[in-house]
Amino acid sequence: MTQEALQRDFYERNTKAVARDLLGKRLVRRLEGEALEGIIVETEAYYGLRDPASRAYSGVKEYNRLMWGEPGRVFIYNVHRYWMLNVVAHEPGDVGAVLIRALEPTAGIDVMLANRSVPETRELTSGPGKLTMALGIDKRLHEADVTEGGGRVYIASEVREIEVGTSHRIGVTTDLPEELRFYVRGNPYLSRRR
DNA sequence: AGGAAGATCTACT
DNA sequence: GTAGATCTTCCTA
Repeated sequence: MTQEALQRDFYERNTKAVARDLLGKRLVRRLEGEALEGIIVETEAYYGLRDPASRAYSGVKEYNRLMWGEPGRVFIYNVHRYWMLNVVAHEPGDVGAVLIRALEPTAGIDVMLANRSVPETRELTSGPGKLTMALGIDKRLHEADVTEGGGRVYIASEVREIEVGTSHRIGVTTDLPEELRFYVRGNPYLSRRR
């Protein structure tokens, strides 16, 4: 079993490349001594001032300043009544973050079921708001470092054969011309099938 | 201080 | 497929 967390240099690359490469990796959330885990199966890349759909589009604010900061940090923000889990990722001097949109649960499923009011494992983490609820993730994890294995959240490498699909980002009002959503083809835990 | 927007989810038809 | 719930943050006054 690969226990080591992906290191800083993994996140210090073009946001789009990091979003694609996070597919198939294992997200680990430590909560009250228990490890809740899932394979990342859907992500989206968000840039800075050139991306109208990005939280960084209108400039630095207190809540979004981490998008300018150190890659590998957790960036949390709110939509409706849900928390969105992002990992800061960009080349040196750039701005950007990757939204984790869906997971395939692999450990701690009983706890996840208790955190959600749905009976279907399929519905547990198949959306950005759903997965933060299932994993007990909220604003308190803002700024956490995912490169620290054994921390409250980290991401570990994993050996898994996957086929990557792309599409436009979901739910954004003004998208960029390029496709910035990445997903594992055929995976049952996606927020959308394609 | 108040209103509006939003990278959503659930339930219902 | 569509409506409504609901909460954090921002913008204007």
